[in-house]
Amino acid sequence: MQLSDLSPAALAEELGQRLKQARLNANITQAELAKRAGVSRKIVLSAEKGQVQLENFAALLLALGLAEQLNNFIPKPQISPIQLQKLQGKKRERASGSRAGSNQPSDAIDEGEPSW
Amino acid sequence: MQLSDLSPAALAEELGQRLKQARLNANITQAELAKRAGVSRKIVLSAEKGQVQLENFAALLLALGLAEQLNNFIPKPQISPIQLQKLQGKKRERASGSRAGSNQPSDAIDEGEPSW
DNA sequence: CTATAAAGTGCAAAATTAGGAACTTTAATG
DNA sequence: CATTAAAGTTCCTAATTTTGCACTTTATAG
Repeated sequence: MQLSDLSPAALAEELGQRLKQARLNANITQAELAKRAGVSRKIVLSAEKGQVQLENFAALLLALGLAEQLNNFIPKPQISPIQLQKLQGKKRERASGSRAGSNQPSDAIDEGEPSW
Repeated sequence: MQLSDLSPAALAEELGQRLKQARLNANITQAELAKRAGVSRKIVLSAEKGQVQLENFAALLLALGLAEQLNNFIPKPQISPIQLQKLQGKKRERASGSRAGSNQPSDAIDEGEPSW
């Protein structure tokens, strides 16, 4: 399955289902997970449907011992090579563009080689 | 850095920062990302601080072409070996426990080998 | 098959987030 | 160093989420 083909809602839902499976694999109840994560049971319930604040989702991942895996997904942001050449000393804090007229913020996301 | 040492809020914040770095690497503005993701600019702003609904975070990942990476983080939930032996045909939908007294939902998360 | 604990629903109140526009601050191009 | 667009802030309102409790449904151990 291609996660990138899903709608935002469907993607969030998929993440919720994976969280649920992880809980079941650990064989703990929603109530127990809620207690460990320091959130209400309702949060667990709706998180498993993908409807949850990122912070609460994070709390659940931590409680399940899954937090470290996040490094694989959004790896600690290295600075892109293109920028590396540009930046002299300081790191970029804003998106740029040519200055004329107004803007062409890099029209399409650079597919192909990961930008970092 | 150990993600697992962070508080839920700090972890969410870290994810937000990584999202931001990914946007900067793609060199697109918050406004442009918002447009592409179909969300308001405020969502981008607060998402980069880690305060955002999972669904909106998902929308931003999709817009940045990062969705596929999610497979690395919460891998498609395989069924744990322990369960594989138990389940005959159907897959588990609830956490269990011994039946006596009340409950001992697997006291500690099984560290060591990943449960799947 | 039965008993029972886990999971899911409903409701009202409280809290937080999101929308949108206007405005301020600041990075960084030229 | 000046200009200007990106990023961040503020304010008010609308929408959504979160809580907590009670209750219903359902998976599953025995």
